[in-house]
Amino acid sequence: MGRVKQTHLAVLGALGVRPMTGYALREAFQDALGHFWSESFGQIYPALNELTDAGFIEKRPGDRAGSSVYTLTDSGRRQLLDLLNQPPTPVPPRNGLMLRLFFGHALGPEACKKLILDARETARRQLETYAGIRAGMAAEEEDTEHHPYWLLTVSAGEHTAWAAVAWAEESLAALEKLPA
Amino acid sequence: MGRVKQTHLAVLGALGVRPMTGYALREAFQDALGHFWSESFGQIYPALNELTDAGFIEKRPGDRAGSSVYTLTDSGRRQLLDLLNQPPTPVPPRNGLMLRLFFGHALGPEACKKLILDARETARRQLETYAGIRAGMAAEEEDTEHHPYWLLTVSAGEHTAWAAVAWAEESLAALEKLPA
DNA sequence: TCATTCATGTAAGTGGTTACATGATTCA
DNA sequence: TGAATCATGTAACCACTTACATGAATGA
Repeated sequence: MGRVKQTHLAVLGALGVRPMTGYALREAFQDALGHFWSESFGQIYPALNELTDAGFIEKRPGDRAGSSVYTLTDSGRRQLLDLLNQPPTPVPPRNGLMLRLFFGHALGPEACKKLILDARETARRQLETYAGIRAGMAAEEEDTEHHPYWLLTVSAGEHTAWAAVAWAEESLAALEKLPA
Repeated sequence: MGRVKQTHLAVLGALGVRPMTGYALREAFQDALGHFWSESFGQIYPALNELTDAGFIEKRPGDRAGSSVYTLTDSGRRQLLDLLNQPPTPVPPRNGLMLRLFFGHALGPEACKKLILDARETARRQLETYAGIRAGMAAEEEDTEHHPYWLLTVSAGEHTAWAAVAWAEESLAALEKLPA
């Protein structure tokens, strides 16, 4: 029912930071938001047309032939604020790792250990990329008003990854003690 | 492309624990797996028919008129093991809270604080339900071979929730210090 | 008897991915 | 000149939710 079009929110928000082409929009999602948000071309381009029709963004010719840069209009800025203020729509959880562990008795302890080791490895690699993002933000980027908010999201990712590592250690130890 | 039908895996796994009706299956998902998995009737009933056609489960009349209890067949047990051993399919992330915080400059610090307070409250309530699940498992339920694996998933939920609370505290403090 | 729970299913719609098609521009 | 990148879009498909329709059994 009157569900918020999350893609519209994401696109308006990104264009609020700076005007962009659809292509650049997707790169921005992957780079800056990649660890907690995703959009594909199949979503972005239709959304850009819908938002243009609605008058929330304006399409202007870009540097290259055929490319278009989109900018927020005043009504778009109002719409963005409106969408931002709506409560986040809860996503039904679908955690394939947990599903497999829940059926761990059928899967067997060794396969479970392997799954957990993989999860720990993934979390560790995430911590590295977060460190990279922090370093990048501290160094090259000039201090913007977005800075403190972006750090909040990076910090959330770090906390989650730390928790995953700690859980993995504990769980491996627990499986080790399991009577065969 | 040859994607694993996650619903099939979930249904086979649950029926491997004990034979059930479609209705009971859904309750089991909500109760035991609710915090990391979800299935709706619109998924479960078609899946049950598909799995029956494939010979992975068997349909037998249940206690009530018109009801059916489904049981794993031998080939179903093999199929379950096969699906369990396939790597979890990564879910594209879609975190509405993080999206809003990323655009926190547009949203404003007060609204951000409220979002974080809500997130902390949610995490705290989750911790309570996990404590309840632990208590329930320790007390009424007899010790099954599934027990240690189920604890793994509860523990994962707890770690994640603790991390969310810690992150929320930090983030609230950070927003407090923000120059207006 | 009447509300609630148990039980099975379908239809419509949504939100999303993937693959495909096309072509300009840049740079080695 | 040719590969990689920039750029826009569509079509097909998929998984999933929600709402709807139906009805038996239970229990207050």
